[in-house]
Amino acid sequence: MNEDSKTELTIRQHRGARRRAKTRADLLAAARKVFAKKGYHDASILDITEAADVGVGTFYLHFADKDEAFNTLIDEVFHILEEQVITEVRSHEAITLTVTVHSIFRHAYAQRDLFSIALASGAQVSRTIRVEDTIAGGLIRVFEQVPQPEDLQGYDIQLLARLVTGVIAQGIIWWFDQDEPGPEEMANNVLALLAHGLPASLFTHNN
Amino acid sequence: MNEDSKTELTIRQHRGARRRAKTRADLLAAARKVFAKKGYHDASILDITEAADVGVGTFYLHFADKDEAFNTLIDEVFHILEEQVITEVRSHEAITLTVTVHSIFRHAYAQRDLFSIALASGAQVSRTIRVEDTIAGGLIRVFEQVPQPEDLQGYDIQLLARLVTGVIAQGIIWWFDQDEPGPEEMANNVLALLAHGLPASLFTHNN
Amino acid sequence: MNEDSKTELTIRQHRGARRRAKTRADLLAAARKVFAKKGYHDASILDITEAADVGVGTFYLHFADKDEAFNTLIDEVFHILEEQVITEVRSHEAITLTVTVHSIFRHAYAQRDLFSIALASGAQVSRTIRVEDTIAGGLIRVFEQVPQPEDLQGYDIQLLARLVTGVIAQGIIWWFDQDEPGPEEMANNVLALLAHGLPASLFTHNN
Amino acid sequence: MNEDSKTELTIRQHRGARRRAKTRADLLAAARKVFAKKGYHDASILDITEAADVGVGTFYLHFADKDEAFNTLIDEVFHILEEQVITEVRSHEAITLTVTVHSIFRHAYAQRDLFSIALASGAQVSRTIRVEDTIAGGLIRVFEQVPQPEDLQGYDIQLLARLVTGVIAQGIIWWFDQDEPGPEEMANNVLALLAHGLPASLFTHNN
DNA sequence: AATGAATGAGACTTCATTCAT
DNA sequence: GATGAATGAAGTCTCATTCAT
Repeated sequence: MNEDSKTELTIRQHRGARRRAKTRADLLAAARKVFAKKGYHDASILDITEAADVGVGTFYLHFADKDEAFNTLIDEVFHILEEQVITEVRSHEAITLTVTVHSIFRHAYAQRDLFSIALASGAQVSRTIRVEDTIAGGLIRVFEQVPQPEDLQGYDIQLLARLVTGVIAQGIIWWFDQDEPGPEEMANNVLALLAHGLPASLFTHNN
Repeated sequence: MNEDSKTELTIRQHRGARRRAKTRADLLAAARKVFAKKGYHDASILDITEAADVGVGTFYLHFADKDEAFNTLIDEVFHILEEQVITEVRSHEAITLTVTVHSIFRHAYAQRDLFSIALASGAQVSRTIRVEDTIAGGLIRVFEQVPQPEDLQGYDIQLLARLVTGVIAQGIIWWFDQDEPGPEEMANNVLALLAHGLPASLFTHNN
Repeated sequence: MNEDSKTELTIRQHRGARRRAKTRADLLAAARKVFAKKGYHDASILDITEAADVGVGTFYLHFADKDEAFNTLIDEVFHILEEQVITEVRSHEAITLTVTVHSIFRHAYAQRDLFSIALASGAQVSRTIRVEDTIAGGLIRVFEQVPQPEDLQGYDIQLLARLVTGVIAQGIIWWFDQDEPGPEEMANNVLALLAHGLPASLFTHNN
Repeated sequence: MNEDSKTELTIRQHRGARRRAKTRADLLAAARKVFAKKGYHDASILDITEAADVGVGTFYLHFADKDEAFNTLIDEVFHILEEQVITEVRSHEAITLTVTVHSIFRHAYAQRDLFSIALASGAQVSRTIRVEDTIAGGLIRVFEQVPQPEDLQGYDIQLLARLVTGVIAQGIIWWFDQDEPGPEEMANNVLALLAHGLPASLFTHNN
């Protein structure tokens, strides 16, 4: 084998790899569209491959099954969320809930098609790392860096993180049906609730 | 037809009706077990009828399809929840969140198999009144009876109810995997969060 | 057993027998209505028993299965047809096709709901004596009584009877969709065709 | 993509298409056999796919349901019949019933398995263009070209065509059970009846 | 690597028939 | 004799997955 053919081989492999990557990206984009439109269960492989304009068989060259495609999609979006939130939070002097929550909603809003489907279908998909776990995990990290740890004494951190996750998730699910309010206002609503709680009069007698 | 045969007929009908009611109850109990174990989508009619120890066809004598059985189940539990919560809340001098939340968790804990499945599968079932809607609706009623309405000025009541629902739902979903803490402690955790919010230090700089 | 109870028994049996006969008649009337409306295959036992306002099980006290009910219905109508045609034909001086065909159409028109369904579904029902057989049989009897048997020499009587049956059957099927023309005119049309055939010019060149 | 791979692609497509076409043809042949043997209603999809030696699902790759397969079959045969009869009739100097009837029987005999089933099951299949309609339509066209239209005055052409169709159909149904007589003799029998009618003595008194 | 025809397990649903009351 | 709840065989149809090309 001479230099030339080696080079050619490399190029050919590159071409193949590029093409492969392109097909995979097409499939993921199509999957996202289809999942968002039909929900996890009603989306068929055929729906996805048709949307991606590839043959049915091609799907299986890239994903083992529907679960894997879905999880890949979710993971991808989540890694981006994590990275972005981490970057954004680091650019501030301190990791605060305020910054974190704003960052989460900003990102989630941009990707609300996938997020709402992930939150709605999560429990249906066997192997999925539940979306809530990721959010809860991020919150726990914030909680652990609280300047006065004694403030959280008496709280079950795990449970607390979950409950807060519930508020955030519900905010995202809200966008399932409507686009208003936008991410900043949504974050403000959530933060107001989380910071001060509800009016005391809701908890006590009224006479 | 004489009196005797009339009586006999009545008894006969009663017997038939009783048998029918029993079968229906068996089916609902089986459906509940199966849905809780497999989730809505992976539960098949055959799973349910086998668990109920009746023939496949019998299912269709009582329900039009899987959806109807699921909805019946959910509706049933929800009507009981609503009634119970309303009764319990009324027995107190005032409708407060404290009482409401305790009542919800107490009931939901007792029925946690169904509740977690309802919260997890809700979006999958076409006609279902989403569980969250019911909870949010109840909360709105509480909000509207707040003694000082000015306390809630500036809040979007609908959204607020949803966010609070998120906390409560997440508390119930927590029981999907574990039984601890029990309903009273769970309610206390949730109420603490809702009453005072999180420590201020989580929202501010730490220098 | 004394005379009285014997008498009572007889009466009771009579009552039972009468009731039984009534139920059976109800079922047959219902079956006729349902078959006419839905056709043989789409008619279900439940359809019939509901129309007859009896329990499903009752059907099986009177008929072995759907086939038997259908055949009974057909047979009944046919025996009446046969009897009526025979009586009517006998009242004339000679058995002629003219009289026979008129008689058939008159009777078939009165029962056209059943006849059309019998002619349309006949082949679907396994054991059915095909309606056409009955008609053809009647025709053969007429043919055999022809005053100058030599007139029919060279004909395959069986086949001929069948072909003529085809014309008659088609006349009855015509009433499947419409009620016009009535039986007498229909008979005249058929007889015209059978008596003289079609215009010769249809069979020959036209130059 | 270079010339070579284009060619290859073409071949590949051709291969796939050829396989597909073969499977479809197998299915139609099997359907024909099964329908002829069991009748429309008693033929199941499984019967057909087993006869065609393909998987159940394959059936649905080619036909939406049983109806569509049946109609396809009927349509196919009918188009061939129509074309063939038209061609054959045109090759003669004039369109006469003689030629038409011979042509119909010749073709119907060759396809008698399908024809008898089509004539027997026609009314059972929802969307089917009833076979009789096609025959009657053809006859009407012949009638309309009769050289002396006054010959048909006083006839209801529609009804007449139907009645004649009845004769022809009955001739074809005759072959349901037996193969004799062949098409030419059958046509002669039918034409004899249609040309001259039955002996006058059948219609009149015998003294 | 891509294709798409074929596969068949499995889910749903209907309905003739039985049988305890 | 009448009833109707229950049965389950049998049929329809879908769709994830395979594999020859």
